[in-house]
Amino acid sequence: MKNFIEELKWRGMLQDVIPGTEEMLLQGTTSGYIGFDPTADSLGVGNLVQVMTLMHFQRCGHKPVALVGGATGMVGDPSGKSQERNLLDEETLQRNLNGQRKQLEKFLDFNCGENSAEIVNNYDWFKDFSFLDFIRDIGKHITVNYMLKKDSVQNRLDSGMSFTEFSYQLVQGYDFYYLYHHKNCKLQMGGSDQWGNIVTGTELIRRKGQGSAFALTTPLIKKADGTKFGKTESGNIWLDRNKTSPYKFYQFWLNADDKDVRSYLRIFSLKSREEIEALEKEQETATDPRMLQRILAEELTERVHSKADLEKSIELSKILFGKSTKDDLLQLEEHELLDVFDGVPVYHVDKSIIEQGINILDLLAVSTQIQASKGEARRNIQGNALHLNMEKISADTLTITSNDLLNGKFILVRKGKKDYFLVVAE
RNA sequence: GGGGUGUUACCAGAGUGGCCAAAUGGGGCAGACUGUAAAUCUGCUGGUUUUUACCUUCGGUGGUUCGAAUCCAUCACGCCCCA
Repeated sequence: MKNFIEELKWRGMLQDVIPGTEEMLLQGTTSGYIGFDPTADSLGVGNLVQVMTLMHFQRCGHKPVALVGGATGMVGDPSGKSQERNLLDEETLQRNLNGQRKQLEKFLDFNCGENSAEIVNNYDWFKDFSFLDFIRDIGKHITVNYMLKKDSVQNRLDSGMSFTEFSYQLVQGYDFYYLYHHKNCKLQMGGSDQWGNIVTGTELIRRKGQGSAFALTTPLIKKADGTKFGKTESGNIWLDRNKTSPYKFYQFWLNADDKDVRSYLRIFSLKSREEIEALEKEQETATDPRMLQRILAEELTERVHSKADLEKSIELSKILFGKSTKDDLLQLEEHELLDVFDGVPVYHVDKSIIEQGINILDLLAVSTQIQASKGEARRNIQGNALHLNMEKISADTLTITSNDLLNGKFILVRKGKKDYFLVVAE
């Protein structure tokens, strides 16, 4: 039995832990769970920390249980929220649950005997639990005084909080109680913001059932520059390929700050301590300044998406950031081109205007909105910022004709170093 | 209710009759450098067939003037002081 707590410690993934947890875990295979809040139809890289916690847990020989919050999602967790939340409608909730469940299934092993993973939905045990029964059987054991002390409640005392959100911790607490008794689940894990909710559960188990349950939390991931982890200027990084393409996902990790990459590697990589420490040492003398980012990006893109997606992302990165030429573009088949530039803004123009020949300024600012005005387009051309099919546009008098079309219908425009636009002539 | 003061471009903030598409700073975009980084340096940052040109823009409306962001009237909004 591998020491799970020890594992979390060296990975920098342990914030709080209830005394005795380590000893309990070392005694044998234990069930532990983490809850996922169905606020979106996909998990983001922020949730990936919890997914990793479950994976490490399973790899230490324990049984991971992922709980999707069909019931808690209907109530709304007030933790970290400064305002009352809007309730999700039934349909959205269902879609979110399904999306998250599908993703969770990718990461855990559901067929490895005793410690096979399991996914549960708390709606299953709440749907037939009447309000009266709940406040009688569960509510009786926890005092309002106790609940009021929680930060998640305190922070909202001035701005207001509905009874619904106030009762959230009790609903989540009951989850733990239920799993403790029905699945022999002795441990709840989660992000440090969940500590309050989690201990309400252990408290309930202690008071109502005289049992002893354990808990631990992982620290919030901090970025060196103080901004929130898991977001870029263009928004959240999702695990769903339709919301964040594998290429963008790969780029997200590749662009991790030097100051952050070591801690990320420890959290998100499944490599052993020895391997990671060796890599960290190697980095100090490596010729590739972003070796660690590359290793991290590769491991995660392959795990979250696939080997093929990873290879495509590397290839695409080379075309977009390497010194590729027009010839490289001409090598690409239509479907490869579309694939490589998947996610790049596309503008459709009528093919006839290209066949007649069109001035570059008109193409950029009139036929498409790649540039806001001809003046801007002209300035950018003078500033060497615009490229057509990987070749610099040197004069604003340039005329575009059918000869400039890739595969007879595409024109690739690049602004600056990394902004691409695809013009499709049909 | 009385008195004062302000409203300028993405934001902050100069400009108080022509030399104003409007100083400066921040932000943004781009170039050089670099590691698809940080820092630094440079250029651009209202529109128009490149322009010592024209058009639109300084809270709204109307006026004075050859000419107004700038002066006058009025309306709207903001801030401050006295009741």
